[in-house]
Amino acid sequence: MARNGGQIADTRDLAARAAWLSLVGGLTQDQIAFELGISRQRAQRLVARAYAEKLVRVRIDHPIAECLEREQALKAEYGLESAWVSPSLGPSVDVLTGLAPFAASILEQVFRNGQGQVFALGTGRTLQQVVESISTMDGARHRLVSLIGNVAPDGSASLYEVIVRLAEKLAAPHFPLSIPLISPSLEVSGLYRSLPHVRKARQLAESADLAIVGIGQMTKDAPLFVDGFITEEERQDLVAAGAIGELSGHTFNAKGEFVDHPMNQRIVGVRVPVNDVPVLCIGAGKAKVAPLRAALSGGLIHQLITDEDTARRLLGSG
Amino acid sequence: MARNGGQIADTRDLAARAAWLSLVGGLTQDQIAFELGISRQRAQRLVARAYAEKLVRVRIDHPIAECLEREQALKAEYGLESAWVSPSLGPSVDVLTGLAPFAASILEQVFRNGQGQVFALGTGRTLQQVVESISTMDGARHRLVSLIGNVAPDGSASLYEVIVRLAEKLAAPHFPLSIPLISPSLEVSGLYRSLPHVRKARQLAESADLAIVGIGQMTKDAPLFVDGFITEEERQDLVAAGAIGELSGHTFNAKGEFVDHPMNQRIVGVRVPVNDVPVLCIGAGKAKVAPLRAALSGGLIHQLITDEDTARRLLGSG
DNA sequence: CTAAGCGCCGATCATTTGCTCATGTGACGA
DNA sequence: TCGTCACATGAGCAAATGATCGGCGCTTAG
Repeated sequence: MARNGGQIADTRDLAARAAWLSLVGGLTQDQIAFELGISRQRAQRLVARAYAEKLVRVRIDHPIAECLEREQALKAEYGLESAWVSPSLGPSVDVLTGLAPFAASILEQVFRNGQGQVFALGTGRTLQQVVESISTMDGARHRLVSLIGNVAPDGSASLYEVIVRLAEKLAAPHFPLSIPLISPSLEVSGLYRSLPHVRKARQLAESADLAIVGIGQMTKDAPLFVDGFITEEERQDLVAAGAIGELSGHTFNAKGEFVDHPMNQRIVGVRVPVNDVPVLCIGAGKAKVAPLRAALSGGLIHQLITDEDTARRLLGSG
Repeated sequence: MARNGGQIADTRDLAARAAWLSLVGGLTQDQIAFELGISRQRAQRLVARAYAEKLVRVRIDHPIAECLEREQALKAEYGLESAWVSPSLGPSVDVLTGLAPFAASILEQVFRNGQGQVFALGTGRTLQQVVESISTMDGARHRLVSLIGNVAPDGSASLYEVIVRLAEKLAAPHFPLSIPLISPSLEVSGLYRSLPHVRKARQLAESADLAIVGIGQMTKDAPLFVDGFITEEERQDLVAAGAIGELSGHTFNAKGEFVDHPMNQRIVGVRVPVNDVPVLCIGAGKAKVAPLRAALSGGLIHQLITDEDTARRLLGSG
């Protein structure tokens, strides 16, 4: 007999159940189909869906020696507080496929251990993916604050609503900055900064317990340009001024010094590092090597999550 | 080219890496083989080994409605503090296959949250498997104490060294009871109880923050009998006296009252429940239904981890 | 009421995976 | 030195899996 006792309402339930049978029970899809009283194809699709919807969390419970070595080397070479290196997945796969769940589990630890802290968040595709990989958990004792505006020049909210998604996952109070990332002029920038809620958010961010940011390159595929925050001319202008990378929009040169360019004054968000807030940067990939090296050299970041490949390059001709 | 940069020392490292590529990266075994510069078969074996050695932890991140309902029902019907119900895996699979990792993740939570507590532990195949499924984590602030002796009548230590394994995983100080589970006579039992380290362990156990136990049936396949702690005659004698189940060797009847039998006095360990120590019982399977129902009715246990099937039976003709 | 659109379903088939067996290799003891 | 034993390796094959395709029913717009 099929063991399906009564109809199961939700298909997500069914997917979770199929995944449980498959992964924990080690049943074949035929057996799962029989247990649940469905066809094999349906069982297959349910398991696939469980993966797609990230109902299934996998974790490898063994530190790989080579990665540990690179963590030590990174800490030593750049004077980092902490470094985490995930195994690389090879060139055929997007770096974030591996980095995101890896970083997510580290952040989960951070959120779990902290006793009511303030986390200041950047944005970007990397952070977006990382946050997506974080499990829902109780983090209501923490507070989340944006480091940076999220409104694009066209007035739309940015694609990467990192802080909101994370706040959902943690059920934590959050303080987003619904203002432009880059304001049209210095005066407008000052105006924004004088708004009460902006001032409050900035104060909170400036006294956070940890800032969590991605990092951007300034080459042709610069996130700032691709997402429309700056024009190609502006990008070239910044590069001409020495810009090699950016943290939350603030561009810096190869020595890790923020470039002296009006663009950097027009950013409404908080520039890190600020005060004594430690900066945790998540980033990997060939394009991020140069910006990371610069930021590391300049002491702009204090903790790093990256992958093996990137770590190798950072250590290579250092 | 194969991307294997230099020989990787340990095969466990390699296994973890292969599992990472397979699960996180979604690579096929052929691709993994290529990445690591090994044959497809070797890649396959590495992934399999990673599973076998429990390097891979999977978790289903979705509460299944039906299980939640049964948890509520169990709490209501038996006045439990907490109940957790894992999805069943069907009759073809050992119940512990599903129950052990499920219970393990709950216990991990308990150990993670507690701020330096004392946990009193029973033994048995169930707890053994559960502990085996727990990840290594920092639990050095906790203390672990045995509820029960672990020496079999033939003088060998029991197969199920639950407390030692758990202490390894948590790096926690532990107080095992290296004494017989059941002593030959009342006098000897008293003698054992008077030993200083036994007294200390018993005191610790009696003031623990949580007792974690399995449950045994008294039918022909009774763990106590199968593992050689009692003879078949003794078992029958206990059954004749009404025994239907046991917690850490202490037998009780269908009402959940400890039976009045000399055997129960000869046990050197601590009988739970004791003082106000809450008792968390882990058990599932057809054979455990009757003992569980009795223990629940008699208020011997206050928290329960079981599976859907068992929950259904416990609620069925209650 | 009809018909187009959409999504779910099952069948079929190529790919991937895991098992078995035969062979190779290195360690240990006679 | 040789035998043998345990264990790792690779080849081949059967089973399991996942993708594609046509069909069916439901919804919705005309």
